[in-house]
Amino acid sequence: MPELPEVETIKRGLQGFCLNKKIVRVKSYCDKSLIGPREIAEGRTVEKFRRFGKALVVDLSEGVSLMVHLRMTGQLVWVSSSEEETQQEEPSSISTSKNAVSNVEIIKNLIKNRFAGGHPSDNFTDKLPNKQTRVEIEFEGGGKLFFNDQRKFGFIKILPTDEVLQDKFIASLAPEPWKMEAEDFYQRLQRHKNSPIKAVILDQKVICGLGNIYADEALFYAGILPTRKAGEVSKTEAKLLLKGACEVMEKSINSGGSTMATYVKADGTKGDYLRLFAQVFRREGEPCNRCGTEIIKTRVAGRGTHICPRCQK
DNA sequence: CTAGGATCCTGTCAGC
DNA sequence: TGCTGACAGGATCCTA
Repeated sequence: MPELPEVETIKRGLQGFCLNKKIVRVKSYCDKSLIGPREIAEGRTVEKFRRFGKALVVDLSEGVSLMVHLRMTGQLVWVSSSEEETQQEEPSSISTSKNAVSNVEIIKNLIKNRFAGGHPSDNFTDKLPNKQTRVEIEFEGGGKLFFNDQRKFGFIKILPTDEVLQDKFIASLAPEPWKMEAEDFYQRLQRHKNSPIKAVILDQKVICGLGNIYADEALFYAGILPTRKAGEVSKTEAKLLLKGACEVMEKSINSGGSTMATYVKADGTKGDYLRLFAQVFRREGEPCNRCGTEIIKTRVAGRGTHICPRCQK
């Protein structure tokens, strides 16, 4: 799920909460979610955050690093120590009007003491750890960082800092769109000329950062049908597509991660930033904002795909 | 090397 | 109600 803008938003948010804090304990609830020896992270201090595409790297003191990949359903939730003293009630019935007011207060308090990012779900306001908690990192002073992941595709890997760049995923990543020349991008597309353009731009070795949302949004921006063969995308179109990738992701980062969470509105119901942002993603059946034609959902490269059949050629 | 499909895992939802 | 299959904001592995 979480694509580059969400990971960037998490990076920025977590920096504010746990930079210079000391890890006292790393607890694993699921063997496959925590890779590497947890002991070498305990007692180390958080010194720096780095992001490589959709991967987040937390550098600790004495040459140890954590590499986090959220994959489809991962999320990171920081819970500050002040919440632990006050957190008692669970906001379980926010949809019932009777309790709406008090529950809004509870949720507001929770949010004040939390920072959450990644796959949006109720876990953001749930009591933690919960059933989906895979790793729990406790800091000196009581703050905690929870790694939750429904499908267990994501992971936290503990490794020496000097081995981060040799990690297979990180080593093979292509540049981010804003660091790539249009000509280079075009040449990369040509290397996969018989694949649908959408499949190619989802390949992190071709261009990094895009996932299913921003791929659809960038293709809409450039007016390109996702089913087109990459080899048949012209230089001009490639340039526009690269620009679209930059625009949609930058816009998302600047608004705090368009897909960050469901947020709680004043009436206790939930809103979704994605809906304010997306032109096509999950808008099937709704009119295109540009031409009014109905957005349709199809399947391309094994992924749900949203297009405006009129704006995209 | 590329291309396409299966696969990892849990949860939810539509359809019967 | 219970069952079944499809699908899900990702990436890798296997096969041809």
